[in-house]
Amino acid sequence: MAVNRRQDILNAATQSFSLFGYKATTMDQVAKLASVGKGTIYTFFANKEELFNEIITKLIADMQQKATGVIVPGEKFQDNVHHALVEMLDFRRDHQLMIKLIQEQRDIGTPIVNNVLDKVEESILTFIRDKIEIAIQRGEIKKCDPDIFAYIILVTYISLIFDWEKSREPLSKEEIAEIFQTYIFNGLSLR
Amino acid sequence: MAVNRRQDILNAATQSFSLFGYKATTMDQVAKLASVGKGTIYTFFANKEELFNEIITKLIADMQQKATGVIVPGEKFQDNVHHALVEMLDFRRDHQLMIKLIQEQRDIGTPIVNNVLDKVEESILTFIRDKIEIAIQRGEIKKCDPDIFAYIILVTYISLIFDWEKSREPLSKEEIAEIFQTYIFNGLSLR
DNA sequence: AACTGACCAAATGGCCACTTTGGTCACTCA
DNA sequence: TGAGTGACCAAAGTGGCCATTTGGTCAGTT
Repeated sequence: MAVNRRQDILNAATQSFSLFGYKATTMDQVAKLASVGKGTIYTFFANKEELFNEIITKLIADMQQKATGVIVPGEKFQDNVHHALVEMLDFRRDHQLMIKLIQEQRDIGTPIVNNVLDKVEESILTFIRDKIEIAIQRGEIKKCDPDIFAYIILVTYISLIFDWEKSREPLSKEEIAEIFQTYIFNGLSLR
Repeated sequence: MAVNRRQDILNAATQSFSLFGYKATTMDQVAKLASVGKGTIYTFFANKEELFNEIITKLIADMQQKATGVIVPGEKFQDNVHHALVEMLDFRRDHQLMIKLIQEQRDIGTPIVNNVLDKVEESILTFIRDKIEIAIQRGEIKKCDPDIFAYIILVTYISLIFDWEKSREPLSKEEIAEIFQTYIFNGLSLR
């Protein structure tokens, strides 16, 4: 033991954040879980927020990787974006830490958690924007403002996946893909 | 005086709700403003919530009327929907009572206020859905699910008008109309 | 030199007396 | 005599106080 204390701390913190959220995780708790004196944490991380940020950076990287993993180079832009978005939103919905943070944002509104979730959204937007830019360059879709288009795509996906079902029958992934094809992509495809 | 006590009460309550919100308006307050004994309110309205509901029903009717007012029978479906939506969202943004209620939902989350704002959203959705159904019947746009399409339109408008500018340059009404034309309606128009 | 945990100021949470509020109803008086 | 009233009530909400907890430090140990 005692070789990778830094990683031990990260693991312990991830576990605790996932289980209790940001606010309800105490540095004592993390220290105990990592079998480390509390002071040791502060030799690796300036404060609780930085420890948290490092974990989130890793989480975003994981998410991006998963999304990249379902991109098939030859396939249609629409299908690739759909798969990547479903992958990222599934991640957001199923990942234990993510779930806790979204709960915490809703119930308490911890500012640091808000920031972090904004960062996650921003990273999804960037991902889609890149795909849009590539698709435009390749002539797969009409020229358009990638920022706005990425924003519209994300907002629509989120509302269809998370908000629609608050008062209606949930939609399957296939239905969502079809809806998207019909309502949005049609207008941008070259024919 | 003393001929239209019911209306006096409604006026007083509207004034107070607009000024202080639902929670911070007391029945004593309303009674005093209406120059009426508190008990009298309860001969016309079962309770505070019903008094509130009656006011909101009126407000929704006003909003619908404004929206209907900008509909020009001969004009294109897209333009009519755009004008009606901008009208309703402007109403939502500028109407004193509406402003207070949205604030209250955000800051306190009074359940009754949440319900009422859901009702407002529902009424906007119904309005758009009707226009879509008519447009389909007339062959102005492709066949599609009016519920889903209305939902997508509303969500996109709201996010472009209210959320987009939280971290970016706000968009003008003309820009929004154009964005909508480009990204969404294009796919549904017959050609 | 790496690590620890007792220690500290500041923030938080629990408790409880006190106030406010929606709603009632015995009474007034036109 | 019935429409109108406002003192009254239970219940919910508020505020202030004090004990506890928490992020962060640092003198001391290994």
